[in-house]
Amino acid sequence: MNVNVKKSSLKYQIAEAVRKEIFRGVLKPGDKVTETVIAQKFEVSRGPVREAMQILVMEGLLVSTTFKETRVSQITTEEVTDLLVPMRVNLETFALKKGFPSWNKELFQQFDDILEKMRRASIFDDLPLFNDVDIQFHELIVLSSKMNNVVHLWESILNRIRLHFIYQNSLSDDLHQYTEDHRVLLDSFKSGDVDAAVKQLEDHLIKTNKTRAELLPDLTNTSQNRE
Amino acid sequence: MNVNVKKSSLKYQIAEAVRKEIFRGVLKPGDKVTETVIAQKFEVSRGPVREAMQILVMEGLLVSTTFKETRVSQITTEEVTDLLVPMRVNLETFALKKGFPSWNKELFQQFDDILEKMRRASIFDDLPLFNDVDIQFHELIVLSSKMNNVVHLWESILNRIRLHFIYQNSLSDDLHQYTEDHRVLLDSFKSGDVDAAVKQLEDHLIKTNKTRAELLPDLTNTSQNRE
DNA sequence: CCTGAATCTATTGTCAACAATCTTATTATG
DNA sequence: CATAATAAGATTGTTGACAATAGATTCAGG
Repeated sequence: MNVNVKKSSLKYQIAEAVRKEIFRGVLKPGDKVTETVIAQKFEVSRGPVREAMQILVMEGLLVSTTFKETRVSQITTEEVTDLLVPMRVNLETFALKKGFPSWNKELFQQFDDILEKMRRASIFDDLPLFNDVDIQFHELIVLSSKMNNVVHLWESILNRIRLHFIYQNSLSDDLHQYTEDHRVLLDSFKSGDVDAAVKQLEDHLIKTNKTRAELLPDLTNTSQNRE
Repeated sequence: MNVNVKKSSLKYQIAEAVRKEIFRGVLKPGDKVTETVIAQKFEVSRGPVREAMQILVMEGLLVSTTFKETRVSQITTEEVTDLLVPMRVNLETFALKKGFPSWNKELFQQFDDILEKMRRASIFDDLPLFNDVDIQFHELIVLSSKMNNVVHLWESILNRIRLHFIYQNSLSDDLHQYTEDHRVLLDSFKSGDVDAAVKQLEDHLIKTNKTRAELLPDLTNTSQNRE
């Protein structure tokens, strides 16, 4: 997932590990995250842990209070549907436009592979896997732009969206339809018409956003603070 | 400017100080930024400096290479006009919609004050000051949303836009016109019609973006690396 | 029993020393 | 002279100890 897992450099490894714990639900919104605890868990000093947590704060996954504590963020439905998703649309369509000219056989093969994984996940009704693959599909678009800033911004935005939707498996109903959507999308990519592809991607993202928004009334407080 | 300048906590103070050096042009795109140097300059240890620099990396102002160096970012014109500005539009219109209902006499007074400062800056043809005031105007919109995440995202996006435009005083030509644009914008705010206000803000931002884009052909390498 | 001051505890903030890594300069070798 | 091994220098990465702060607890005085 993350571009930043360079060799060595504990901060990136730790950031990634904590991210995973958040997305696996080990750490829930509102939960306290303590430097010392993380440091002991990974058997490192607090230095790299602090830097990792700073990264996650900037990504919007953690909220920290000076001299007090830091907790996993609570993202509101409103923020996701009204702000984060529109920004995501901007980012992905921009990346698509930039990357499209350089797309080749290999890349389309990767798309095909992802789609196949998605199909399988939908058959087995494996929601966590399906979500992962879904993200891989869109990540591939973003990566193809080869613009680091775009990738970073996208990750930051998507992390928040993801954190929010983990606690509402809103598209579990119709994984098949959702897979089909991606197949149509991929077909339009293969057509070679950039504008059509961009339009299709935009529609796809907006449609998903709408579907989800309709499904959830307003579940703000997803979890309680546990100590 | 920054919301995070809480009492104490060196990392925020240092981040802000370095930010200022970047925006004042003391540190130019491509310039090397060394932990030890910053630490000595502010007479602190490297710990807080590292964390401050991590913040700036996440904000897109610095780029760091593991075990090697970190430098001030080079932002491309394309990135600004095609990506960052559209994202800015999203953020500000969203903030406007959220904040608008709570706008009161005091807030409008603040807008008036800012506009007056802007008018004066335009008369004295003080471009740095004008830019500052311009930012204050838009920041006020964003702050009025009272949503921290929105504020943070906006700052991060705007910092990059700002870094790019520092080295091309593209709107120096017509500060008066630009001031007038803001007056019109403020008037539409005062009308009380949210949708009209949003539309006006959108047009304003897009217009500025277009004007600027036309003025600059493609000046990518703004400065050289100095050691 | 209440209230506020003093104390204790958990946690984050800061520091200075040491380790690891990359780059560049130097030297040995054919 | 070219080139590969090696050493030196600059810079970032990591660590453990100590300081500062906020919140909870205890306890004295009314």
